[in-house]
Amino acid sequence: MPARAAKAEAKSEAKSAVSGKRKPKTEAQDIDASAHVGLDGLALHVGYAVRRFQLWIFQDFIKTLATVDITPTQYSVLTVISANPGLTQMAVAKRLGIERARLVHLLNALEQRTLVKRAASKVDRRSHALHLTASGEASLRQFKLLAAEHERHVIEKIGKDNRERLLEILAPFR
Amino acid sequence: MPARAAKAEAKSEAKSAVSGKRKPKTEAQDIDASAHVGLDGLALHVGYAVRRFQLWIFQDFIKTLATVDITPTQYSVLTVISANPGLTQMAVAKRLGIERARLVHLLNALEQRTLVKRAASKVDRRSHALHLTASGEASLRQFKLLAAEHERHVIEKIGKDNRERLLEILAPFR
DNA sequence: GTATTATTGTTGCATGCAACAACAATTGAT
DNA sequence: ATCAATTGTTGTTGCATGCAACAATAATAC
Repeated sequence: MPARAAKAEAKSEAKSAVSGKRKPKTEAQDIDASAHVGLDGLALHVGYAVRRFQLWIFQDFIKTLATVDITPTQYSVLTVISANPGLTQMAVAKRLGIERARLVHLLNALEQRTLVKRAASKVDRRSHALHLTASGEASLRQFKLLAAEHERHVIEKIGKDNRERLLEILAPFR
Repeated sequence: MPARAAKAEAKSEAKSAVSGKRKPKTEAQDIDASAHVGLDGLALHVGYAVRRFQLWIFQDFIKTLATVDITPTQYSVLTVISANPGLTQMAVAKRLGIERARLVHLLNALEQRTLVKRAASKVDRRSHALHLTASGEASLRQFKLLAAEHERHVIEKIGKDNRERLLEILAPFR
């Protein structure tokens, strides 16, 4: 609970880059949140823009699918299993770039909700063949409707053609 | 290299979305990692592509700036402070979309490395006016060189004009 | 066939980040 | 003077990642 020391002292008079007017009432010399804060070189970094965009898009996805309690990662796992029944855990992990260990927990949760079933593989007794249950398939159909709604939010935000350009540009990373 | 048992059999022929041929040699029925695994609807979701891209770009950034031990988040904080000396913690947090609490740890680390200094604000004794130290400014100049190198990696990966289109499309999120 | 090596799924741990709530100090308004 | 709002701090929790180990099983070498 130390707040700060009060050794206030005439510092070197912050020569802030942002210009002129701050808050009208207080002639503050520190830059507060309502002031215009420049990004400098940051604005030229793809990584920064992508991070902000990804944050926004994940939040919207989670919000849009909140009623069914499905995260983007869970959705990707369900989709891939449904499209490729009998998939191995390793195969899912590699395809989606998820760690084996992490996938274990994800599948545990999905299996408890009886969306996914781990079946004994006929060809390799080490591995599990993954399938969606009947209710899993049914649920996924509903999830996809909501995911499509989320995708419409994306269109509203960046525009139809920008979205398509984005998909093209990022295709190598899928 | 997995390669697995060879008890070929025309089983129920998993009617996977991916068509016909699996591995040439083994007619396995589970789908292993070397098989072609379809993404189904996932390929049409911007969020998925963005997540994969963001993963790649952050890894490259971290690797490229490994010698100076600076993460993307730290870099963004340093850049913004340098461009707007005297910024408040709240202002930085809001501008970069970082939580106040999270920023505390970030600044602690940066202050211990004597890159950043928390000075007492003259106008509001609750807040800190943030500045880079002299060595902080010098270090940042070096970081920017490395960050530019990282950005060249991005260009190599997606192409010069794609990168520029990306920056345009994602501009609203900066 | 037996011994060795590799892979799969699992568990545990250590780290780091993000979201939340609680709190003290301070400020501005009434 | 009082009171609500703001700022920075702390602590907690949950989640994701990475790493290292392990048992069971499979592939390969001998």
